[in-house]
Amino acid sequence: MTADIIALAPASLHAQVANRLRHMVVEGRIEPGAKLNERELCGLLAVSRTPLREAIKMLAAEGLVQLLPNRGAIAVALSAADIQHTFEVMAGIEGQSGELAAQRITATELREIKALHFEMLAAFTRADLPAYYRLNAQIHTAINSAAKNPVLAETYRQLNARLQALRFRSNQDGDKWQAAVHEHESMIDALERRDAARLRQILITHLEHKRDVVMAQMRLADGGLGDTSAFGADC
Amino acid sequence: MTADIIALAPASLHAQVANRLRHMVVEGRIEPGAKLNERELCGLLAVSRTPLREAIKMLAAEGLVQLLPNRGAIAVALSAADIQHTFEVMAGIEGQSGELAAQRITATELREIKALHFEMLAAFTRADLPAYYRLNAQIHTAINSAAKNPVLAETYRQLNARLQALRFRSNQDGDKWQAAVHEHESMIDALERRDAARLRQILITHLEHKRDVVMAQMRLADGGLGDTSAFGADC
DNA sequence: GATTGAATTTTTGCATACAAAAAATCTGTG
DNA sequence: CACAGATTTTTTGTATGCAAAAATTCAATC
Repeated sequence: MTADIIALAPASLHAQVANRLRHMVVEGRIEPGAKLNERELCGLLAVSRTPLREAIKMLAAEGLVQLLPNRGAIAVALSAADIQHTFEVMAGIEGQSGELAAQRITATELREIKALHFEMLAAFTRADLPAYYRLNAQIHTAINSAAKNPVLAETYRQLNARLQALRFRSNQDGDKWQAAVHEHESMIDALERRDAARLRQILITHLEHKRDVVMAQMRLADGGLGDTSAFGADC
Repeated sequence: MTADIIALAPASLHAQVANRLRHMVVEGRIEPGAKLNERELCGLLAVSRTPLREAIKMLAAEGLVQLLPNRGAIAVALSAADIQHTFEVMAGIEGQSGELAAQRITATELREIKALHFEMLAAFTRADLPAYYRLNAQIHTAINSAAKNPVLAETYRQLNARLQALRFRSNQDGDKWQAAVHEHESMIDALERRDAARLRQILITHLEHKRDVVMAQMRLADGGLGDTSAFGADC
């Protein structure tokens, strides 16, 4: 995600491992609920157990993996309730992010978001789902960035990572997809008018719809994800 | 904070160390910006470096310490901008928390909050600052708890820990203190009426005032805390 | 054939050992 | 006396080793 800003300080091994592991969990290369075998990962990442374990502890603090005492760690597997709760918080965060972005966005930032929006329309028109999701994520990140609050952005990133780890990005309903694109048009409009209250409301609604889609897909996929809370206790 | 719920699973060493270290940073026993010397902490906590380092990595992911490559870790030292940003996010979180709490609070929970409020009034009347702060924190945590969203509560806890680590809790202005108590009375009132929108607004305003107090104290204390961003990079 | 229990293997958790980097000390020179 | 450079010491980062816990395998019994 964040490239090395300072090339002078080569990231420590544990930091590199944390980044790679994080990607593996978020991108679904390690499936939700799957066990993180230390020996296996050591071989795969070509490091010893010490930095690997340190990285796992960091992901645990981020809520991306769950530590099971004397039984290692598993990739986060959110229950239905966890997902609802996470979306509820995300709605608040994104709403605030939009509110602030509408107040603080620069002309340059707005132009870039509009460009991304057109690229996303292209992906939508081609029904190119991977490209659509990538651009969608970029737009939301850009709005966050325009809010000019790194703490808010980091909080967003952390919650979003957990939701992305669900990997519920495939085939959504056509109408819902169309509606989501429409909501995005309203976002651009609200940003252009610097209408903070409206953008806030659009983003909250947008996230509620996304939650509904995810919950529906979860019910379809099965109820097999279990209902163990993979998050909540303070480590 | 959280006592052992399951006595059967004795917390791993790294988890215990993380808890103790977290308290030390939040309670100010390790001052903001102070270095975390591994050898020293190993002696103090009577553990080897492995679990200690794992605990430090967890606190880093929580944003309570900052990792300096090849130079260990220091307790978080927020810049003025960091504090502003954190308060901005906290306002959103607390506002939402209040909004949800007003909708979801039970009669029992409300009674307990009212009781805590009276205890706080007692502490205020006695000008017993430590007791006041403890009860104040308890009330805010109780509101959070009444919102019935563990993800929101955890997000609150994590951000609040960073602010508490500032240790700006001493001697606030008398008028401001009185005003804060007043705001608390309004909170109770809004909760009783289940007025979500109003509680939300009260909490946001409350936090803005708190921010002003903290920023004023920071300016008084000196500008010596430096302006290094102790948070923001990923990991 | 299923099931329970013991032995084995694997895996995790923690401590220690070693190497590299940073900090501190010492020394010599201007 | 200040200061730059070299040397020592300390500290961090990573790898490895050992013990305890969990998982697995295997065998014996019902």
